[in-house]
Amino acid sequence: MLETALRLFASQGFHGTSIRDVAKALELQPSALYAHFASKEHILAELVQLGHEAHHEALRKVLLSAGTEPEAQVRALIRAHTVMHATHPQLSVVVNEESHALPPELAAPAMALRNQSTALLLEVIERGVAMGRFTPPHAVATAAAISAMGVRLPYWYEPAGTLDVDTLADIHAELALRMLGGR
Amino acid sequence: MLETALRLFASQGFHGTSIRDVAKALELQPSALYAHFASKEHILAELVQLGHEAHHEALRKVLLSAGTEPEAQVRALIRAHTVMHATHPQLSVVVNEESHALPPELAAPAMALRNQSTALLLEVIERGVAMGRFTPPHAVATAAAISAMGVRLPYWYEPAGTLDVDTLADIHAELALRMLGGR
DNA sequence: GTCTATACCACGATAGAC
DNA sequence: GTCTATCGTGGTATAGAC
Repeated sequence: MLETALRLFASQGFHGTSIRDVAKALELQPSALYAHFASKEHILAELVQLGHEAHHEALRKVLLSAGTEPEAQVRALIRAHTVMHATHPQLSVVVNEESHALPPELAAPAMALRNQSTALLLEVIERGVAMGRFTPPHAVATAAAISAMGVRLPYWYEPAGTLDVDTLADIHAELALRMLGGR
Repeated sequence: MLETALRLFASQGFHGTSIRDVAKALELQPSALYAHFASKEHILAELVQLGHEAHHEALRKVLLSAGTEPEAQVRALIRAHTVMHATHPQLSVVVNEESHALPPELAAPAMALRNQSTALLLEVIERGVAMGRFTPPHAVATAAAISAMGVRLPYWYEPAGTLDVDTLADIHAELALRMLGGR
């Protein structure tokens, strides 16, 4: 049911999807949904939270086994970031486009996770700069540019095409290191 | 009036903004809007079209005075792309997030322009590759990554902060050339 | 947990006077 | 080109039976 809502929110947007749409896709009556969620906003909040948790967990996990070299850490983070967005494009789209439809109190936990994920990359970059391994023109703008590669994936990348996810992740890691002036 | 609709569409989304919202912001009655536009969708279509035209025109114009060197051409395209997104963040957001709320026939002209703009960058890159000046890991993915830097700007960049638009444009041009392996 | 039925409201859009 | 008034529809959500 979260999956159904996700599919609809991703293709028509949160405000463009009605409770009736979700119910119809599930072959239920609209009222049946309220046994599972307090409101339409709570469905979105759940999706946004799950998306941020999965993303943050993935980044945290790969960083643990990435060793201490800044280059390897960047490569691990960017590979995970890219794989996440390439394999869960609908969740990525909803998280990035519809989060702002939530009232602040429902979005707050997810926003906190987002800030932590952003900080994870920035800290690795700044450590690399301090070690003299990276020479980005601007740490914050470069971190944003690196992150943007993944976030924009759902808008052009076709997993069924000639470029498989693993190769794409390598390409993004390579591009990130080039931006940083690493290696 | 387009400006008012743009402001509301950017902050609440197309489906999240009602005709009544727009009318109230203009201190008009809802019915008064229909003297100017046939429907709510036509307001969005106009904004989407204007946004794509301004973007495409900007790219075309700078390319004319960028000379024949691929590096200079990339620099010119990326600078224009970045300046556009940094100085018109609301238009960029609406164009990129709400275009899909339009029926295909209303969105078609803008989509055609978008494809042309995408092709502009890709052609410069592929020419640079053919000349042996660029060595991107993957031309299409690298073009997408370069474009993504600009598209994501409205979500983090604050023109009022310490980083001015002109410096940012230079940073993005530098990052693009690094990704391409140019110079 | 799902149903039928419905309350109540906001939606986009139109009619017709001025 | 803006107004008042309103039409018809579809929105979120609830009540209460099973």
